[in-house]
Amino acid sequence: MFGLVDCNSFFASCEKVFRPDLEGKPVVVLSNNDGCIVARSAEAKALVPMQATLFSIKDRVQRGEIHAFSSNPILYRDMSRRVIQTLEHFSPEVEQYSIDEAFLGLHGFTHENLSEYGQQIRATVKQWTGIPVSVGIAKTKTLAKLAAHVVKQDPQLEGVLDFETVHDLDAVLASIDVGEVWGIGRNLKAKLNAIGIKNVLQLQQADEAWIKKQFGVLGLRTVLELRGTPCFQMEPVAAPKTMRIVSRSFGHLVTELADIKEAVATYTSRCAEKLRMDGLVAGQFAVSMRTSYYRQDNQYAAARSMHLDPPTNDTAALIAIALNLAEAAYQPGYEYLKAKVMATELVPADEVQGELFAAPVDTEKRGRLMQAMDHLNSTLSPDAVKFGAVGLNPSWKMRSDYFSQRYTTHWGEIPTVKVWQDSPMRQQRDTAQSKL
DNA sequence: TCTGGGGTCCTAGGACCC
DNA sequence: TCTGGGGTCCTAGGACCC
Repeated sequence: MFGLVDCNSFFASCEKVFRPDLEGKPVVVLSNNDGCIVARSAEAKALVPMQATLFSIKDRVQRGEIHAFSSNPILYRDMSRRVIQTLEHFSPEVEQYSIDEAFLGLHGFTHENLSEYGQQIRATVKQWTGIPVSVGIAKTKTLAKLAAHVVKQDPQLEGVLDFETVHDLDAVLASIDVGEVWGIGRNLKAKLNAIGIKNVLQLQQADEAWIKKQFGVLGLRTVLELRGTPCFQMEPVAAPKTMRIVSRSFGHLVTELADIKEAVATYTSRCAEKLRMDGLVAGQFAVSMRTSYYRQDNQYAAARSMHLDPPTNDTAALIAIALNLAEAAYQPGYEYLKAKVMATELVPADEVQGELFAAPVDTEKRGRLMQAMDHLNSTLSPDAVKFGAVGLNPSWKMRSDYFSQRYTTHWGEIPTVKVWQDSPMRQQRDTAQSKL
């Protein structure tokens, strides 16, 4: 048996944890650059569609009817880590599937009442982290995901559904749109609809050979999973990354090469940092930039890449390469919206072969420099030490006008609890102190 | 007016091997 | 006149996920 634990409205819930005054109020979290909505609290779901632009709700934000927050990824990652750590108390097999979802291996738990267990999980995560979750339980990962989807639609289920306890599962599956199935995206849904497959039950009962031919092995696996035959196992150990990307839209359109180079150097620094955290080095590095897709005229996009021999994760080396690539890709006369750097052909840093005729660069010394930088930046503040190429006061910086506090991820912004003179909490504290 | 960021997997087709 | 079988590796593109 598999469990799927899915955090409800995850980013919005993270913001709410630290703002109890927003309980019951509509909260949305914006994409990078405050562009559009990427997360909505339950209250906000009734008011605004996903991916609505900030612009389209700005009036209501200003009037205080909707509470908007800029994206705070460091906080969300920290909260995610806390949720996963909590889940590890409930199963020896926990696979973090995304920032807000995890599979739990429930093999050997079959004798227990899994619905009750799910309730226990839900209550504990809520108490320890403040994050509300939904739990789906079933014989396969695909079904567990579907169960969690059903849970979110029906408040009467109180956050947990074990498909094994459903009397008429066919009826439930027949009521779910085929596009909700894990692995069926927009295109496959259209293709399935065109041949009359509209709900999950129809897909589950489709002919195997025909599905294999039409939709390949992934399609076949999905159908088998819907029938209760596991094709996807637990993968508790994360596979090593195969690529690392850093890309951002600019706060406003950029025309100057100098600005683009600052942005590219900044993204490259971040990318190199990620590589070092992963213990990986890149054998290939690419830089790209483009104008807005939404403009009709004056469109431009370009990418340049370079082989790295030997592979590296050294920020200075990568910045030097990235700046050359940026210069090569840049064409004057365009208004650029976005730049991107991409590291690929990643291999473990300790498996790199030395170069026989390499220039006498002291790689060990450089490694220590990077270590020292990473240490300062992780303990002091994310940009305590940086390379000059990233610029001092970037004009292209993305918009982040609704940023909340960094709460659990910055010493200066740790939440505080006020204790009033005659409150029970104050009395408790005084008692505790006198005992001490 | 404004419209995000970061990933993985599979397939098809060409080049090449014995 | 007819001219095999069985592979691997690489790349581009398309699909999916959150």
